[in-house]
Amino acid sequence: MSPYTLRYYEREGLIIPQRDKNDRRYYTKQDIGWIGFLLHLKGTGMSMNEIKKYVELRAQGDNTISQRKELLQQVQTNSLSRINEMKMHLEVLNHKIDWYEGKLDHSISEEFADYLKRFE
Amino acid sequence: MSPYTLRYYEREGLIIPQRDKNDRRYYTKQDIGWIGFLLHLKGTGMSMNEIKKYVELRAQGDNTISQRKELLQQVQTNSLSRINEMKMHLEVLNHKIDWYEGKLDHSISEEFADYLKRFE
DNA sequence: TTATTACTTAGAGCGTACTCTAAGTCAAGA
DNA sequence: TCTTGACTTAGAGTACGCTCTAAGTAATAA
Repeated sequence: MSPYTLRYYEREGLIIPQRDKNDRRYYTKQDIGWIGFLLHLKGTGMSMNEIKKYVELRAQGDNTISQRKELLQQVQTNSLSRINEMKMHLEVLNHKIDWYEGKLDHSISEEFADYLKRFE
Repeated sequence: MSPYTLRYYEREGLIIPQRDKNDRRYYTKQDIGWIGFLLHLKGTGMSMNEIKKYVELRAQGDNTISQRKELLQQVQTNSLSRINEMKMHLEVLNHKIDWYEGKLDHSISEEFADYLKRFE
């Protein structure tokens, strides 16, 4: 993670690092843990806006826990769908690669265009 | 897929639709099949630049087949890595959701911060 | 014949998530 | 004391993938 990204996240209100007596930033273990968690959220495909929403809810305290949970569950559902979509698209890619193998082997192979029709 | 996107792909050289006598576009079954395949490529996470590269190779004929196959294999590898990454990030999300369940149940639960340390 | 409608083009604009620049401050080493 | 270097800020710029606008043309309906 670049310092640029760190500043950007800070500007967006996702992180609030500590400051020393000279007003310079330092990151506590908690700060770093929190940033790590943000990266996990990002990694699931959560957008900046969703993360901001989550951070706002968090700032409002314990009575937003169920909302936060719902938000994360939504993200979880979306993420799983995206994974499944990618897997489906990968299957076509796999088939195309196999088809290239066939072409390279000069063996008989179903026309790829015909195969593709199965996905329409 | 919006007509805007279709024009965009055309400008980028990914598709070359047919034209009628009045110079208006029409898409043959092959065109549509090709667009469908492009969407599968996109769906695996392939970037416009990678797709353009692929299209260029394709335009050069059969002696680029092994290069095209290698390109797709690279995309396949990247896509699988991304899926696995997402799964890992999802595990953390799942745990956080479970932790919220715990909080909501007022039952004892490991501090999430402690759990997160396991990923550092 | 005129008006409407559906297309055409080039090019500008947008949303997202960064990434970088420029100008300034300030503590520490030579 | 000077200078170096590491930080600070606000704001501009970039890459990607679209998305939209404006101005023009041309076939069809009234």
